[in-house]
Amino acid sequence: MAASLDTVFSALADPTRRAILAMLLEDDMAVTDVAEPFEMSLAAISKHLAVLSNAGLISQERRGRVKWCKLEPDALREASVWMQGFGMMDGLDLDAFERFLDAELADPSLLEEKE
Amino acid sequence: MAASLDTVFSALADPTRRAILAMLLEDDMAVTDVAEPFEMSLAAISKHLAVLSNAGLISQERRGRVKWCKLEPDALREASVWMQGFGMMDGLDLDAFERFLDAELADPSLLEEKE
DNA sequence: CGCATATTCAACCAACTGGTTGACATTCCT
DNA sequence: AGGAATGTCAACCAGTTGGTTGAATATGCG
Repeated sequence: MAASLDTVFSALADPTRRAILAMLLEDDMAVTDVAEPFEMSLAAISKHLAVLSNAGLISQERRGRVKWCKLEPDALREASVWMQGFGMMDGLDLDAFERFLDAELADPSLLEEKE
Repeated sequence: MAASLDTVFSALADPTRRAILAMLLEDDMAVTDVAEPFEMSLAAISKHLAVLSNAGLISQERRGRVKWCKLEPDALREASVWMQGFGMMDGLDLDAFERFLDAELADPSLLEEKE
């Protein structure tokens, strides 16, 4: 898991993958369960998970038939630090973070995210 | 500039574009001067700048012959907040989040000096 | 005016992405 | 053993990306 800034940012640049990460924030999940809310094939989700895993953003552990997916938030650290360098967090943006948390926890199905 | 998470993260997922942003951290620059350190055509840099502009990460203002590029760090805000949501969800510890941010900001590696 | 400078546009290309489908390998359950 | 469930693999496809080159468009200068 080299997890360069390239791979991390590009993994994050897809709404399906960000939704998957948000789901894994709640709990570890099996691949099939991850795929369930999405209207695409299991193979497509499997590829998305491979991208996330390659970026180090999740880990996968096979147990019997089932492959469990676990969020690895540490992989966001380097990217986060890079972004902090631009100075926009000077005011400690706790308000925005709190709003984010409320929205995230109240509505875990932010799957309907659209542009 | 709509600047969705998609466009912001995908704009950041390229080392040339991240390098351009870092350069603009120092000062506003003309397109030709942005292109100078890179070993690729001016047209390629022009495209990269269009991507950054479309993501809202820079603004461009034409003055005479010269188009000036200016960093717009606010565009990173939404993405940064999104990322902050990971890693400190256990117990929703806002104090921990604050300490985390302090630590990030104190990290010398991101203070190459600004402005 | 005529030329250099600054930047974009258009066409093209190879490589990558995100999706599909069908076949395949494992593992669990009777 | 047989069958369903869990995932991945391979081939394929359309669309996007990141780069090139050469022409085009302004703009400034003498």
